[in-house]
Amino acid sequence: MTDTRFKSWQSVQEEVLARIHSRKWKPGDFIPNEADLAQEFGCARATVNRALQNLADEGLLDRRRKAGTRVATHPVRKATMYIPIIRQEIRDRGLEYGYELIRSEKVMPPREIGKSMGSGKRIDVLHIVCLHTADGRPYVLEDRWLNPKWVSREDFSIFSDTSPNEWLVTHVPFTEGNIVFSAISAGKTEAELLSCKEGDALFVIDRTTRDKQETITSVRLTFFPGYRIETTI
Amino acid sequence: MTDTRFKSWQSVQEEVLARIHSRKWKPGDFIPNEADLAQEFGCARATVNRALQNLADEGLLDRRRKAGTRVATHPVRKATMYIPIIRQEIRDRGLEYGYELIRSEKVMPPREIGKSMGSGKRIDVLHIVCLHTADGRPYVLEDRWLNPKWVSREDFSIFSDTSPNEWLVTHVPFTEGNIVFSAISAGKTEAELLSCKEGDALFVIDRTTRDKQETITSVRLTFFPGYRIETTI
DNA sequence: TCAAATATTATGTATATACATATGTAGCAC
DNA sequence: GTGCTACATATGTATATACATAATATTTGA
Repeated sequence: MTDTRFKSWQSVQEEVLARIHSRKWKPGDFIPNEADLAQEFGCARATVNRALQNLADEGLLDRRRKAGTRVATHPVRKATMYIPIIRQEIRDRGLEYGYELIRSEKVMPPREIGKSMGSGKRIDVLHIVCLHTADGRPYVLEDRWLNPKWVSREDFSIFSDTSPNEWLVTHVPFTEGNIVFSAISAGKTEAELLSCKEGDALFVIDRTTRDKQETITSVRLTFFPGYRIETTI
Repeated sequence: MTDTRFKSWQSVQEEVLARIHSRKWKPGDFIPNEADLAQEFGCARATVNRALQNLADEGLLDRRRKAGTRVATHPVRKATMYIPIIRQEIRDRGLEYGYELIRSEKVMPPREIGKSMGSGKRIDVLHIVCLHTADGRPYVLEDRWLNPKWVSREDFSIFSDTSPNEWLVTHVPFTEGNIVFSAISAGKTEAELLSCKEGDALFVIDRTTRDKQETITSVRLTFFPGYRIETTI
């Protein structure tokens, strides 16, 4: 088999994938080691390494030093979701993007949000509620809390015509954060702002951005009924 | 700065991240090219390349040949979600996993599902409805359609005590697929099976697994009210 | 002036080599 | 058999070198 030549790590990856799909290598099976594969494919071990490491990253292979490489038994564990940049997502659908500021205030936040923003004690926090529309119809409701340490009062005023998200990405450093997907039932407020019925099921993304434990911003995006987020694996 | 030595691609990556966080390199900025960074860090270009490529994979850098590397303006575009392996997820929460087969039949599927399974014409398809429970309480409702080309009648019978998912991952090859997250309002059936109220908002994962255009299996997972799926970025 | 051809350049990748690191296995002592 | 140690081995990574590729920049030619 040494005659079959694989010149790139991509082609090696394809061949490995093909063998998994054809069940020549079944879930749970050990596959040959890198050195052997390199010889079989007629390429350097580094090339095989790149291919296998990439497949392992994607969750299709399990690799351990000394033990070897095996086909993952639960291959569909990871899914990379592309969190929408709202303006762009709406434009991509061929609709006209609109932005509407609904509320902008500096108030005492809910306990859990305040806790991670002040240095222990609760302080007033910038609060923005705005609506993104597609062809004039409500698309997503953005409810955001901003740590005043990161956003000054004068900056705050610009949100009358700029989405806080767009401003943030270019003005605030980022470190870690987390994202939560869930479903909620539309309350009175959501129903009114999103022009839907009370009790409608709404898809929600909660995102928190932190810089060393301290929350920079916390946002809830509540989408119109029927919204779905998709990915291909 | 050549004296500061970075021995591993991870340490290079950390340093690059630090510079992004500290806003030394701001979103949209070009960063020095690999060769220069390699010299500054006192390592090989390949090492820098590995670090930068990894950051680009994660969406923090934008790279283009000849043009160079710049800090991404919209860093939080990707989120890798770990699709739960139900049995495991329940166990991880310290609860006891339970499985209950609710329905198992061979019937004409809904139009869109049937279309991608038969070779053009609509055929009978295996249909399974089952419930996964945590400490006896409904956790997720699994509604699955299986292409009979991949699952024979005798295999079918095993689902009385084995989740189709567990069986599938070790017996069926996989190629591509897609995953959709959405929210639905509990209908009469869901309310009954998940022991919740009609109209409750439920988080839903729809997953389709294909082998070259042809659908192998299509599943809808409907979770108990309040379920959330989280990831850290 | 503008478009086509060409040069330049940053990233992308392949290679051989060397060594690091984790970890399974075997051998040993008790 | 149990537990410790030493060893073997597969993956992980760093390096220098070389060339590929894509895309910008520059020069050339009409």
